[in-house]
Amino acid sequence: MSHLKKAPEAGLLARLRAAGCRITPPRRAVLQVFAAGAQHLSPDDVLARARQLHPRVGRATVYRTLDLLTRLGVTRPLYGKDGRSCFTRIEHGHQHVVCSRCDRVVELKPDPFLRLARQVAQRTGFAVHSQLLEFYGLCRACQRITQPTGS
Amino acid sequence: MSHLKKAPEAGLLARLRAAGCRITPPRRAVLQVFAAGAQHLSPDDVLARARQLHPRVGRATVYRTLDLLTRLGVTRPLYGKDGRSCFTRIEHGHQHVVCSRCDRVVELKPDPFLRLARQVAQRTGFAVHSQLLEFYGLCRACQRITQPTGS
DNA sequence: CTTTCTGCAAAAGATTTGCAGTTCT
DNA sequence: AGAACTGCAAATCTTTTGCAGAAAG
Repeated sequence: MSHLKKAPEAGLLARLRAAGCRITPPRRAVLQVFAAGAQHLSPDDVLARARQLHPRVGRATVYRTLDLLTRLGVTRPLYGKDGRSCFTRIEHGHQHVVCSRCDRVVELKPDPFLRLARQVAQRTGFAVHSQLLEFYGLCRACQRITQPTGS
Repeated sequence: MSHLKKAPEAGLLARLRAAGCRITPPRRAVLQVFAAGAQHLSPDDVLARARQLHPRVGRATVYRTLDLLTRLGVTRPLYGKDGRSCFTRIEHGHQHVVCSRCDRVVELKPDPFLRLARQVAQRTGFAVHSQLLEFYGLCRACQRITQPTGS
Protein backbone atom coordinates (compact mmCIF):
# COMPACT_ATOMS: atom_id res chain seq x y z
CA MET A 1 0.00 0.00 0.00
CA SER A 2 1.18 3.50 -0.87
CA HIS A 3 2.19 6.08 1.69
CA LEU A 4 1.70 8.90 -0.83
CA LYS A 5 -1.07 11.36 -0.17
CA LYS A 6 -3.53 11.54 -3.03
CA ALA A 7 -3.29 14.84 -4.92
CA PRO A 8 -6.35 17.02 -4.27
CA GLU A 9 -7.27 17.01 -7.95
CA ALA A 10 -7.16 13.21 -8.27
CA GLY A 11 -10.91 12.87 -8.17
CA LEU A 12 -11.37 15.42 -10.91
CA LEU A 13 -8.75 13.75 -13.08
CA ALA A 14 -10.57 10.46 -12.73
CA ARG A 15 -13.74 12.18 -13.82
CA LEU A 16 -12.08 13.40 -17.00
CA ARG A 17 -10.65 9.99 -17.78
CA ALA A 18 -14.02 8.37 -17.23
CA ALA A 19 -15.47 10.70 -19.84
CA GLY A 20 -12.79 9.64 -22.30
CA CYS A 21 -10.86 12.90 -22.18
CA ARG A 22 -7.09 13.15 -22.23
CA ILE A 23 -5.12 14.46 -19.31
CA THR A 24 -2.85 17.29 -20.40
CA PRO A 25 -0.79 19.80 -18.45
CA PRO A 26 -3.19 22.70 -19.13
CA ARG A 27 -6.17 20.69 -17.99
CA ARG A 28 -4.30 19.49 -14.97
CA ALA A 29 -3.48 23.10 -14.11
CA VAL A 30 -7.11 24.22 -14.32
CA LEU A 31 -8.19 21.26 -12.25
CA GLN A 32 -5.66 22.10 -9.59
CA VAL A 33 -7.04 25.61 -9.39
CA PHE A 34 -10.47 24.29 -8.51
CA ALA A 35 -9.13 21.47 -6.38
CA ALA A 36 -7.38 24.15 -4.31
CA GLY A 37 -10.82 25.25 -3.20
CA ALA A 38 -11.16 28.45 -5.21
CA GLN A 39 -14.71 29.63 -5.89
CA HIS A 40 -16.29 32.32 -8.04
CA LEU A 41 -13.42 32.67 -10.50
CA SER A 42 -13.70 34.52 -13.77
CA PRO A 43 -12.06 32.90 -16.81
CA ASP A 44 -9.29 35.45 -16.43
CA ASP A 45 -8.77 34.54 -12.79
CA VAL A 46 -8.53 30.91 -13.77
CA LEU A 47 -6.06 31.77 -16.51
CA ALA A 48 -3.86 33.72 -14.14
CA ARG A 49 -3.83 30.99 -11.52
CA ALA A 50 -3.34 28.21 -14.03
CA ARG A 51 -0.36 30.03 -15.48
CA GLN A 52 1.33 30.00 -12.12
CA LEU A 53 1.26 26.21 -12.38
CA HIS A 54 1.94 25.85 -16.09
CA PRO A 55 3.12 29.10 -17.73
CA ARG A 56 2.18 28.35 -21.33
CA VAL A 57 -1.58 27.88 -20.88
CA GLY A 58 -3.57 29.83 -23.45
CA ARG A 59 -6.75 31.72 -22.84
CA ALA A 60 -8.74 29.64 -25.33
CA THR A 61 -7.80 26.45 -23.54
CA VAL A 62 -9.09 27.83 -20.29
CA TYR A 63 -12.42 28.62 -21.92
CA ARG A 64 -12.51 25.16 -23.47
CA THR A 65 -11.67 23.46 -20.21
CA LEU A 66 -14.22 25.43 -18.22
CA ASP A 67 -16.81 24.45 -20.78
CA LEU A 68 -15.77 20.82 -20.46
CA LEU A 69 -15.92 20.88 -16.68
CA THR A 70 -19.34 22.46 -16.85
CA ARG A 71 -20.60 19.79 -19.21
CA LEU A 72 -19.27 17.20 -16.78
CA GLY A 73 -21.18 18.83 -13.96
CA VAL A 74 -18.09 19.87 -12.03
CA THR A 75 -18.46 23.63 -12.35
CA ARG A 76 -21.13 26.13 -13.19
CA PRO A 77 -20.92 29.62 -14.72
CA LEU A 78 -22.62 32.42 -12.85
CA TYR A 79 -22.79 36.16 -13.11
CA GLY A 80 -20.52 37.82 -10.62
CA LYS A 81 -20.83 41.31 -9.16
CA ASP A 82 -19.53 43.16 -12.18
CA GLY A 83 -21.56 41.27 -14.75
CA ARG A 84 -18.52 39.23 -15.65
CA SER A 85 -18.91 35.46 -15.73
CA CYS A 86 -17.48 33.45 -12.91
CA PHE A 87 -17.17 29.72 -12.45
CA THR A 88 -17.95 27.93 -9.25
CA ARG A 89 -17.50 24.33 -8.35
CA ILE A 90 -20.89 22.80 -7.72
CA GLU A 91 -20.14 19.16 -7.05
CA HIS A 92 -21.61 18.07 -3.76
CA GLY A 93 -23.59 21.29 -3.66
CA HIS A 94 -22.79 24.90 -3.21
CA GLN A 95 -24.93 27.43 -1.41
CA HIS A 96 -24.59 31.06 -0.42
CA VAL A 97 -26.39 34.32 0.36
CA VAL A 98 -25.64 37.43 -1.68
CA CYS A 99 -26.32 40.96 -0.53
CA SER A 100 -28.29 42.70 -3.27
CA ARG A 101 -26.74 46.01 -2.46
CA CYS A 102 -23.06 45.50 -1.61
CA ASP A 103 -22.54 42.08 -3.22
CA ARG A 104 -21.11 40.60 -0.06
CA VAL A 105 -21.27 36.81 -0.29
CA VAL A 106 -21.69 34.53 2.71
CA GLU A 107 -21.25 30.81 2.15
CA LEU A 108 -23.65 28.45 3.87
CA LYS A 109 -22.96 25.08 5.42
CA PRO A 110 -24.02 22.34 3.04
CA ASP A 111 -25.42 19.88 5.54
CA PRO A 112 -28.92 21.30 5.96
CA PHE A 113 -29.44 21.17 2.21
CA LEU A 114 -28.37 17.65 1.41
CA ARG A 115 -31.78 16.11 1.88
CA LEU A 116 -33.28 18.61 -0.52
CA ALA A 117 -31.47 17.04 -3.44
CA ARG A 118 -32.94 13.68 -2.54
CA GLN A 119 -36.45 15.11 -2.47
CA VAL A 120 -36.00 16.84 -5.79
CA ALA A 121 -34.66 13.66 -7.38
CA GLN A 122 -37.65 11.74 -6.15
CA ARG A 123 -40.14 14.25 -7.48
CA THR A 124 -38.64 14.80 -10.90
CA GLY A 125 -36.95 11.54 -11.82
CA PHE A 126 -33.66 13.32 -12.34
CA ALA A 127 -30.40 11.83 -11.07
CA VAL A 128 -29.38 14.94 -9.15
CA HIS A 129 -25.63 15.25 -8.74
CA SER A 130 -25.14 18.82 -7.64
CA GLN A 131 -26.88 21.99 -6.69
CA LEU A 132 -26.45 25.71 -6.51
CA LEU A 133 -28.60 27.54 -4.02
CA GLU A 134 -28.49 31.30 -3.98
CA PHE A 135 -30.39 33.46 -1.56
CA TYR A 136 -30.59 37.21 -2.04
CA GLY A 137 -31.23 39.84 0.52
CA LEU A 138 -29.67 42.69 2.41
CA CYS A 139 -26.85 42.08 4.81
CA ARG A 140 -27.12 43.67 8.24
CA ALA A 141 -25.11 46.73 7.20
CA CYS A 142 -27.21 47.38 4.10
CA GLN A 143 -30.56 46.95 5.80
CA ARG A 144 -30.37 50.56 7.00
CA ILE A 145 -29.91 51.96 3.48
CA THR A 146 -32.74 52.07 0.97
CA GLN A 147 -31.17 53.13 -2.33
CA PRO A 148 -29.62 50.56 -4.65
CA THR A 149 -25.99 51.14 -5.53
CA GLY A 150 -25.01 53.21 -8.52
CA SER A 151 -28.55 54.06 -9.64
CA MET B 1 -63.51 51.55 -4.05
CA SER B 2 -62.32 50.79 -7.56
CA HIS B 3 -63.67 47.99 -9.71
CA LEU B 4 -60.57 48.04 -11.90
CA LYS B 5 -58.31 45.04 -11.79
CA LYS B 6 -54.76 45.97 -10.87
CA ALA B 7 -52.36 45.60 -13.82
CA PRO B 8 -50.01 42.65 -13.30
CA GLU B 9 -46.95 44.90 -13.34
CA ALA B 10 -48.33 47.26 -10.69
CA GLY B 11 -46.20 45.76 -7.95
CA LEU B 12 -43.05 46.14 -9.98
CA LEU B 13 -43.88 49.73 -10.87
CA ALA B 14 -44.30 50.51 -7.20
CA ARG B 15 -40.91 48.97 -6.56
CA LEU B 16 -39.30 51.31 -9.08
CA ARG B 17 -41.02 54.34 -7.64
CA ALA B 18 -39.98 53.39 -4.14
CA ALA B 19 -36.37 53.37 -5.33
CA GLY B 20 -36.76 56.86 -6.72
CA CYS B 21 -36.75 55.81 -10.37
CA ARG B 22 -38.96 57.33 -13.04
CA ILE B 23 -41.63 55.38 -14.82
CA THR B 24 -41.19 55.59 -18.57
CA PRO B 25 -42.78 53.68 -21.45
CA PRO B 26 -39.67 51.55 -22.10
CA ARG B 27 -39.40 50.55 -18.47
CA ARG B 28 -43.09 49.86 -18.31
CA ALA B 29 -42.74 47.60 -21.35
CA VAL B 30 -39.89 45.58 -19.82
CA LEU B 31 -41.79 45.27 -16.57
CA GLN B 32 -44.82 43.99 -18.41
CA VAL B 33 -42.71 41.32 -20.06
CA PHE B 34 -41.71 39.95 -16.68
CA ALA B 35 -45.10 40.53 -15.13
CA ALA B 36 -46.52 38.32 -17.88
CA GLY B 37 -44.69 35.46 -16.23
CA ALA B 38 -41.86 35.01 -18.70
CA GLN B 39 -38.71 33.33 -17.37
CA HIS B 40 -35.20 32.69 -18.67
CA LEU B 41 -35.17 35.50 -21.22
CA SER B 42 -32.06 36.72 -22.97
CA PRO B 43 -31.69 40.48 -23.37
CA ASP B 44 -32.64 39.98 -27.00
CA ASP B 45 -35.80 38.09 -26.03
CA VAL B 46 -36.72 40.90 -23.70
CA LEU B 47 -36.06 43.44 -26.43
CA ALA B 48 -38.28 41.60 -28.89
CA ARG B 49 -41.14 41.26 -26.47
CA ALA B 50 -40.84 44.79 -25.16
CA ARG B 51 -41.01 46.10 -28.72
CA GLN B 52 -44.35 44.42 -29.21
CA LEU B 53 -45.62 46.66 -26.44
CA HIS B 54 -43.68 49.80 -27.26
CA PRO B 55 -42.00 49.71 -30.71
CA ARG B 56 -39.31 52.29 -30.14
CA VAL B 57 -37.44 50.62 -27.27
CA GLY B 58 -33.70 50.55 -27.83
CA ARG B 59 -31.38 47.70 -27.00
CA ALA B 60 -29.28 49.79 -24.64
CA THR B 61 -32.33 50.68 -22.60
CA VAL B 62 -33.19 47.03 -22.20
CA TYR B 63 -29.71 46.34 -20.87
CA ARG B 64 -29.97 49.32 -18.55
CA THR B 65 -33.38 48.28 -17.30
CA LEU B 66 -32.35 44.68 -16.72
CA ASP B 67 -29.41 45.93 -14.75
CA LEU B 68 -31.70 48.15 -12.71
CA LEU B 69 -34.13 45.33 -12.01
CA THR B 70 -31.28 43.13 -10.96
CA ARG B 71 -29.97 45.75 -8.56
CA LEU B 72 -33.47 46.00 -7.13
CA GLY B 73 -33.53 42.26 -6.58
CA VAL B 74 -36.35 41.63 -9.04
CA THR B 75 -34.40 39.63 -11.61
CA ARG B 76 -31.16 37.72 -11.82
CA PRO B 77 -28.89 36.97 -14.78
CA LEU B 78 -28.02 33.35 -15.40
CA TYR B 79 -26.19 31.38 -18.02
CA GLY B 80 -28.58 29.79 -20.45
CA LYS B 81 -27.90 26.67 -22.47
CA ASP B 82 -25.89 28.39 -25.16
CA GLY B 83 -23.72 30.46 -22.88
CA ARG B 84 -25.84 33.50 -23.54
CA SER B 85 -27.11 35.43 -20.54
CA CYS B 86 -30.71 35.08 -19.55
CA PHE B 87 -32.70 36.91 -16.94
CA THR B 88 -35.11 35.27 -14.58
CA ARG B 89 -37.43 36.83 -12.07
CA ILE B 90 -36.38 35.73 -8.62
CA GLU B 91 -38.76 37.58 -6.34
CA HIS B 92 -40.57 35.19 -4.05
CA GLY B 93 -38.14 32.49 -5.09
CA HIS B 94 -37.41 30.56 -8.19
CA GLN B 95 -36.25 26.97 -8.34
CA HIS B 96 -35.60 24.43 -11.06
CA VAL B 97 -33.66 21.32 -12.06
CA VAL B 98 -31.39 21.43 -15.10
CA CYS B 99 -30.24 18.38 -17.04
CA SER B 100 -26.47 18.58 -17.35
CA ARG B 101 -26.54 16.84 -20.67
CA CYS B 102 -29.53 18.09 -22.67
CA ASP B 103 -30.22 21.33 -20.79
CA ARG B 104 -33.85 20.47 -20.23
CA VAL B 105 -35.22 22.63 -17.40
CA VAL B 106 -37.98 21.52 -15.06
CA GLU B 107 -39.45 24.13 -12.74
CA LEU B 108 -40.17 23.15 -9.15
CA LYS B 109 -43.08 24.16 -6.97
CA PRO B 110 -42.01 26.93 -4.63
CA ASP B 111 -43.89 25.88 -1.51
CA PRO B 112 -41.46 23.30 -0.11
CA PHE B 113 -38.65 25.85 -0.26
CA LEU B 114 -40.23 28.83 1.42
CA ARG B 115 -39.16 27.90 4.91
CA LEU B 116 -35.58 27.63 3.76
CA ALA B 117 -35.34 31.35 3.26
CA ARG B 118 -36.51 31.92 6.81
CA GLN B 119 -33.85 29.58 8.16
CA VAL B 120 -31.14 31.23 6.12
CA ALA B 121 -32.22 34.68 7.27
CA GLN B 122 -32.06 33.57 10.85
CA ARG B 123 -28.61 32.07 10.54
CA THR B 124 -26.96 34.89 8.61
CA GLY B 125 -28.73 38.05 9.70
CA PHE B 126 -29.61 38.88 6.11
CA ALA B 127 -33.06 40.16 5.17
CA VAL B 128 -33.65 37.52 2.52
CA HIS B 129 -36.05 38.65 -0.19
CA SER B 130 -35.56 36.11 -2.93
CA GLN B 131 -33.80 32.95 -3.88
CA LEU B 132 -32.60 30.97 -6.84
CA LEU B 133 -32.22 27.25 -6.32
CA GLU B 134 -30.72 25.22 -9.12
CA PHE B 135 -30.30 21.47 -9.03
CA TYR B 136 -28.27 19.70 -11.69
CA GLY B 137 -28.48 16.14 -12.77
CA LEU B 138 -29.49 13.88 -15.61
CA CYS B 139 -33.08 13.68 -16.73
CA ARG B 140 -34.55 10.23 -17.20
CA ALA B 141 -33.75 10.18 -20.91
CA CYS B 142 -30.12 11.17 -20.41
CA GLN B 143 -29.45 8.73 -17.59
CA ARG B 144 -28.86 6.00 -20.16
CA ILE B 145 -26.13 7.93 -21.97
CA THR B 146 -22.69 8.46 -20.48
CA GLN B 147 -20.92 10.89 -22.80
CA PRO B 148 -21.36 14.63 -22.34
CA THR B 149 -22.71 16.47 -25.35
CA GLY B 150 -20.40 17.83 -28.02
CA SER B 151 -17.16 16.78 -26.38
C1' DC C 1 0.21 6.09 -35.46
C1' DT C 2 -4.21 8.24 -34.73
C1' DT C 3 -6.96 11.26 -32.48
C1' DT C 4 -7.36 14.74 -29.33
C1' DC C 5 -5.70 18.90 -27.59
C1' DT C 6 -3.15 23.39 -27.74
C1' DG C 7 -1.72 28.23 -28.56
C1' DC C 8 -2.21 31.95 -31.47
C1' DA C 9 -4.50 35.41 -33.82
C1' DA C 10 -8.52 36.61 -36.13
C1' DA C 11 -13.54 36.72 -36.08
C1' DA C 12 -17.81 37.03 -34.01
C1' DG C 13 -20.79 38.47 -30.41
C1' DA C 14 -22.31 40.66 -26.39
C1' DT C 15 -22.42 44.63 -23.44
C1' DT C 16 -21.32 49.37 -22.31
C1' DT C 17 -20.77 54.22 -23.11
C1' DG C 18 -20.86 59.16 -24.96
C1' DC C 19 -23.98 62.32 -26.37
C1' DA C 20 -27.64 65.25 -27.93
C1' DG C 21 -32.36 65.22 -27.64
C1' DT C 22 -36.64 63.94 -24.90
C1' DT C 23 -39.64 63.14 -21.11
C1' DC C 24 -40.87 62.54 -16.29
C1' DT C 25 -42.02 64.93 -11.95
C1' DA D 1 -37.21 74.07 -14.90
C1' DG D 2 -34.24 70.32 -13.69
C1' DA D 3 -32.88 65.79 -13.28
C1' DA D 4 -33.43 61.40 -15.15
C1' DC D 5 -33.98 58.67 -19.10
C1' DT D 6 -33.70 57.38 -24.14
C1' DG D 7 -32.07 55.82 -28.77
C1' DC D 8 -28.35 55.56 -31.68
C1' DA D 9 -23.87 54.38 -33.05
C1' DA D 10 -19.30 53.78 -31.73
C1' DA D 11 -16.18 51.72 -28.61
C1' DT D 12 -14.98 48.04 -25.62
C1' DC D 13 -14.84 43.47 -23.89
C1' DT D 14 -15.66 38.69 -23.80
C1' DT D 15 -15.95 34.44 -25.94
C1' DT D 16 -15.48 31.42 -29.95
C1' DT D 17 -13.21 29.53 -33.98
C1' DG D 18 -9.84 28.07 -37.77
C1' DC D 19 -5.68 26.08 -38.22
C1' DA D 20 -1.08 24.13 -38.18
C1' DG D 21 1.77 22.01 -34.93
C1' DA D 22 2.35 19.17 -30.51
C1' DA D 23 1.39 15.43 -27.45
C1' DA D 24 -1.47 11.75 -25.15
C1' DG D 25 -2.86 7.05 -25.40
